[in-house]
Amino acid sequence: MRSENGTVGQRKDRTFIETARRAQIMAAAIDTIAGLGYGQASLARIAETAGTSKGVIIYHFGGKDELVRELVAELSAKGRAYLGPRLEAEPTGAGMLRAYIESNLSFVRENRNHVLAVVQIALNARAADGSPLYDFSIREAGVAALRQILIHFQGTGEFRADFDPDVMAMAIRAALDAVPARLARDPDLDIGRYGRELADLFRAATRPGEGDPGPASPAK
Amino acid sequence: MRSENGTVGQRKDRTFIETARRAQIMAAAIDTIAGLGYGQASLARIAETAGTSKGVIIYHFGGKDELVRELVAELSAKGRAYLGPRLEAEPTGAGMLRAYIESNLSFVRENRNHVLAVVQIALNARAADGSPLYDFSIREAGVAALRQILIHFQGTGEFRADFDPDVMAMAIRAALDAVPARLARDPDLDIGRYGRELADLFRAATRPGEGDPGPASPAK
Amino acid sequence: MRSENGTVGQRKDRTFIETARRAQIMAAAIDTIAGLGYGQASLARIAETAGTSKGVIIYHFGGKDELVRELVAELSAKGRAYLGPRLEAEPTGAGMLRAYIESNLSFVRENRNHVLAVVQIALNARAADGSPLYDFSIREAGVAALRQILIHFQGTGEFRADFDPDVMAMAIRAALDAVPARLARDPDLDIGRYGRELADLFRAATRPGEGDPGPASPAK
Amino acid sequence: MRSENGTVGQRKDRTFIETARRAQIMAAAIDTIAGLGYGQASLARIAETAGTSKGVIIYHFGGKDELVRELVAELSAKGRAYLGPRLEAEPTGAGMLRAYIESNLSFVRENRNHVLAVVQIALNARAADGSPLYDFSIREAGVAALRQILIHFQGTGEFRADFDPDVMAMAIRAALDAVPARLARDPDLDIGRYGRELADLFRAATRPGEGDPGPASPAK
DNA sequence: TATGAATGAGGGTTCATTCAT
DNA sequence: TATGAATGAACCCTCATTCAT
Repeated sequence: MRSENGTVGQRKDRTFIETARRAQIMAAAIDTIAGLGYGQASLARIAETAGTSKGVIIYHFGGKDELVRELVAELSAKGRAYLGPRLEAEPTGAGMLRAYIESNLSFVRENRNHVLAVVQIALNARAADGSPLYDFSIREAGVAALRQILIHFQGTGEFRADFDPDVMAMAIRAALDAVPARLARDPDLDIGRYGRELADLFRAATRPGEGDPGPASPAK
Repeated sequence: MRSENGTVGQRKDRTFIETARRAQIMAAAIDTIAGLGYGQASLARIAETAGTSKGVIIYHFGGKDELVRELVAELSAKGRAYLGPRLEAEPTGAGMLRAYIESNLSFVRENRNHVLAVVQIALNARAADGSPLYDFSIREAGVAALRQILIHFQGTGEFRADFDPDVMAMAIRAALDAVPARLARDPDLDIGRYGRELADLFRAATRPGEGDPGPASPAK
Repeated sequence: MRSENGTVGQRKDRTFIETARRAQIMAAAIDTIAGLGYGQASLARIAETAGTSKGVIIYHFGGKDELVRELVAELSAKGRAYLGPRLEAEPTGAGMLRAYIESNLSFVRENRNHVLAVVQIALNARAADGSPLYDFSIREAGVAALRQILIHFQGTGEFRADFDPDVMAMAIRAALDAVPARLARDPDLDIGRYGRELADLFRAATRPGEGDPGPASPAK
Repeated sequence: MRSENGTVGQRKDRTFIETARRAQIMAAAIDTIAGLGYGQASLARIAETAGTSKGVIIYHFGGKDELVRELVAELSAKGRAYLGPRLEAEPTGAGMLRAYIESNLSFVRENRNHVLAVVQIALNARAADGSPLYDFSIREAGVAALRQILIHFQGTGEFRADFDPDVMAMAIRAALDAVPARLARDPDLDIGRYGRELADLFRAATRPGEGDPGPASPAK
């Protein structure tokens, strides 16, 4: 009776009780992975956190891989739903950039463990042959959207034209992605302030300036 | 006879053959961890890559933990030896920032797998209770040095005074740390250019500017 | 689902099949330890005796330590249940002493392998640091009870007052504890007769006598 | 170049240095086995205590079994040399019994760790098929001599005739054998006093008495 | 719908011993 | 005479999964 699609919406015919069970297990999985790391998050430990047995998890999800996939898919959907409107509301490039950064961080704040868990998964989950399972798909989506924004407003002249949108997008994403880990070991981090600082930082980095970005690097 | 200190210098009297074996095993471990991820890098697989058996690894290192510790310590030492002189050679803040970024990246290029492996280790190695083993120590050192530089040149006025050196240091580190993973899935990445772009980016972000960093974020 | 208490009573709700499996495994463990000694009694060998696999044992007991603990606890409980009533039924000191000795031995006869196994465990099971695990707890209980009896009837005058109850208790315990090993290599030993002889022996040793217990030992 | 006889005397052509090495290793083995138990006393740990490597031990003794055999043989020889004269000096049965007990215990006091180690060995060392290696040989010798004494003086009438010399010998041996373990966990035990008490005890048990050894045991 | 029971591969580690030097 | 290097079996244990109920 496993789920046969990776989406999150309760497609298919799910009993009320089944939906509840799945949510309970996913919550336990999130907490376990976020707290102990992907490598330590065995089905047994997740089951223990959930107050059930391994069998139940496999019954509901068909296997560990499927459970993990749902965790990722759900967060991804939540993220899109959260970020989309906030971006579309912004008319200017600067506003959009700031919205992107700050919304991402407030999303992290509001979904701390889930984000932590998915980061763990993205970094560690591997196919049998050792190739990463999620690394691409997840992040690439975010980076691509971001790059589009950058390119667009480089075109309008609102951003300086002489930065590589690829590199800039990557730097922004990297700064955002580093936050969950930081948050994990410093739970009192003021994310609001942090986001504002980061937005300022990248605003300064993208604003059309007086030209020379500093000393040229020596030819390598 | 296992090593009893985490340092890298060839303390103790090591046989020629032992030194060779250790190097061979460490190389195999680096390739295995970099290629398959920390979770998949069992002693058996490392031994297979090295063309030996688990027993030999344990004989020379005393255990997996020690092998991993040595991997980390060696890279850390190599990194300090590489970066130190390159930073000290720079008199200006802008030069130092650029040197920091570009040296880091060329170090990554020259030690790709080793860096990848240690990143894997830092992200995944956990104590029995689930707490990270290396996360702090490794990165913190780099971030702290960077922050000192930023603070210093904020004081001299070469950098703008209105950014948080903590956040800036974190953003720079994050951008650098993201490179190994990117390099892993795109081996042809032009790191020289990438470094120059990144240095430009953060030069722009730190240069004293005309003030307003853009639209204020709405009060949250 | 492993047991979480060291007690013997069938706390927790155990399935019928689980109870049976546990009994089967414990029986196999008893025979293996009694036959081969604690050091040779690996999980693999116990499993082989039981006709299962190591995994099953770990599933039911959670680990070797727990299995061993259970073996000890069960025998201890059986022993108390066996000895208690037999002692309380005796009004006189001499009767109690005889009952103690003979009951102990008939208990040994009826639980030969189990006793042998627990003796092996008590002598050999060590914590990681080399300190004994059970030596104290098990034997001390028996010795303490015995000493109380001796002291009591020294008070009533039924036993001679000039022996050290500590030493006497230890000697009696030692004589009893030596029997299982003897029984192991001479299965036809007549334990009934043996017990009667031993009881006579210690009756003679405790009976108020004509005074001088023989030549004094030369001053050391 | 291993030793080819189980005796202790430095038969064969042993270099001075070899003799010294052997003694050093045996001392380390004694301390290790006495301290940690036979099961925990691996060659590695013994070598560590001795300040050498496993290879040296195997070189000098040919293997662990041989080392253990020497430990046993040496103690056995020392014991015979110690006890023999002390027994022969005694003309009376009572004196001999007392000498046997007290000499045994003072021997234990003077060779505490060695005795402890050999007890460990006797209880644990097993052949490949699980059968004990030393249990018989060691103890039997002592018990047999003791039984001879008992029988002899039953004949002369100095001991009561109505005890089973087998059982009595076993009880005495058991009381003596229990001392090392007791000594291990209570190093301040006053062995002199203990021996005198024990000798008194068994003197009382062997002295011709007024007949009835107490209440007869109920027919089983 | 859920659980308890079992499985088998693989994990890291310890061990006594062999071998070349 | 001694050691360092290596080996391979055995150790206890964890894991995701299957199966019968």
